[in-house]
Parts: sequence; structure tokens; C-alpha cells
Amino acid sequence: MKNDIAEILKRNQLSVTESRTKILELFHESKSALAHADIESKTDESYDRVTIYRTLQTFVEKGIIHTIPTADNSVLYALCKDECTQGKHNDNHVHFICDSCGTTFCLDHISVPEIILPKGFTTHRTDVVASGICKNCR
Amino acid sequence: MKNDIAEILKRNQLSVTESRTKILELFHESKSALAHADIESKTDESYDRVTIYRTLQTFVEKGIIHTIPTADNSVLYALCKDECTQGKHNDNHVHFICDSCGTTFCLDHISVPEIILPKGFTTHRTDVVASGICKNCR
DNA sequence: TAATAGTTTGCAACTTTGTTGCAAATATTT
DNA sequence: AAATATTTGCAACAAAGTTGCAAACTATTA
Ligand SMILES: [Mn+2]
Ligand SMILES: [Mn+2]
Ligand SMILES: [Zn+2]
Ligand SMILES: [Zn+2]
Repeated sequence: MKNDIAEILKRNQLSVTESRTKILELFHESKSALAHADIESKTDESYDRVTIYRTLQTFVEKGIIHTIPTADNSVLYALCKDECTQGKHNDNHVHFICDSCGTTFCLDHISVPEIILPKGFTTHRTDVVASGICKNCR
Repeated sequence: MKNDIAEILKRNQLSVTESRTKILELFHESKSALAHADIESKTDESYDRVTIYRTLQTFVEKGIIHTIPTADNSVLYALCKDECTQGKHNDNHVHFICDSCGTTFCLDHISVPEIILPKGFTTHRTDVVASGICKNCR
């Protein structure tokens, strides 16, 4: 397991450090999206805030994790499961945020529908974020 | 015009003040969504930051404006054109953010498609945010 | 495996964004 | 016009994010 994580880092030309390993492990263990603060607490504040910021940024650039836009404007991150690469994300799935427990899920098998835009507009990315009550909260 | 604005405020049981009038006017004049900072600059910093925060919050609560989630996590606001009321928003249209000029549009006539969620999930709101190149930038 | 070169981390200091309490100013009601 | 209710601006604070740099660590090479 720890080896798999190191593999992913190496494949992305990142040196294998304790913080990166631990943070990437967290994403693999987690069933839902994580915010900066979640990572801080789940690592017992062992890493500096700056390190976490930089790690998340690096992972996003490498196509290891993706961001999820939210209505309340907190930044959330989740593992990319599609084939995302350096600078080219491809996470065309719907996201769901529970208004009750706050958990955010990647609905990997529900893909974002094609949206037909007015003439003159070109789309590079489409985010669909649904919110409501999740299966655990009803 | 200024009278129309005052009317809207009264209809929503808000006292008609200079800052509220001016800010609501800005939204009516603007063809795109506005961020807190846009309002600050377009009003020549005549109002305190706190006043702008509170005004935006009040307008959202009253269903006069709605927020737009963004991938880069800046908060954007735009006029509600549907029949939104106190605590009940109904802005089921797609939003478009231009990667080149940053302008954010409400695509009022493009409605959010129905998303079929897994069993156990109930949706209260669905945001669709597309990004790419807008008609002015290509 | 030890030395070196390259990369990442933590700290400090700072900026930007957002929040709260409260007195003064303004708007509404009588 | 006075009384009442609401809003505003200030100050102080809290939370979130950024940057430069020396020390620590990782990878490479000999
Ligand atoms: Mn996802
Ligand atoms: Mn809109
Ligand atoms: Zn839930
Ligand atoms: Zn544009």
C-alpha cells in the first residue's frame, strides 16, 4: 500500500517525502472529498500549513487530485480516477455535497451531461455540483 | 430607474439606503457577475468593506441576487431573474466563466439539466458551471 | 556508502478575505 | 419633529492563503 503510493509519486516525477506520502494516502483511504483543514486535522497537525497548501497544489498540477467548486466557497479536493495528466484534467463526473453532514462525494459513474452553449462560446471544463441530502443522512 | 431600485428594496422590506441603492444599481447595469472586489472598485471605495459584505449577504437572503460557485473559489454574485424569494432560490440556469477575460455570465435561457442521482440521494440545488472562451474573447 | 546536487520543508512575516461588537449616523414610523 | 428601528463605519480580530529563505531531506553520482 505504502509502496503503491510511492509508485504514484515517482510516476509523476515527484520526490517521495513523508508529507506527500501521508497526504496521498489520506486521499486513497477517504471515501469523500477533503478540505485543507481536514488534512491538517487528520495528520495531527504534523505538517506545516504551507506544506499542505503546496502539496495540494502540486497534486492538482500533476493530475493526481482535482478541485471541486462549492456554493459556500470552500475548496475541496478529491482523487482523480479518470486518466488525468500533468495540466490536463478529465474528471467529467458529477459531485454531490450533503447539506446535512457536509460530506462531498465524487459520483464517478454519473457523468456530466453535454451542455449546448450559445454561439461563440467554447467550453474547456464543465462542473456539475448537486447538493441536498446524502444517503447516510436521510 | 433609481425609483425602480428603491421599489425593489421596499418590496423586500429593506430600508432604502445609499449603499444598497448604489450596489443594486450596479447589478442592474452589469451584464456579468460581480465579485466583492468589483463592487468595491466600481463604487470608488465609498463604502466600507463590511457594508458591502453585509449588503451582499442580505441580498442573497432576500432572493435578489444569487451566488455562483467557481473552481478557483472566488465568490461571484449576479441578479436573480427567476422568481426567487426570501430563502428560496430558483436560479436553474447554467453559468459560464471565461478563462481568458474572467467574465462570468448567467446563461439565463440555458437551463440546468436533470441529473439522476444514485438511490438515497435527494437534490435541493444543482449548479452547472462551464468554463472556456467567451464570445468576446475568441 | 559518502559526497554532491537538487528538491522540499518549516518558519517568519505578510497579504487578503471575511467576521463581530458597538457607537454614531441614517431611515422609518408615529 | 420626535421617537424608534435599522444600518453604517470603525476597530479589532480571525481565518485563509502567499512568499522568501535557510535548514532538512531526497535523489543522484562517484
Ligand atoms: Mn471528483
Ligand atoms: Mn446566474
Ligand atoms: Zn450527509
Ligand atoms: Zn472572455
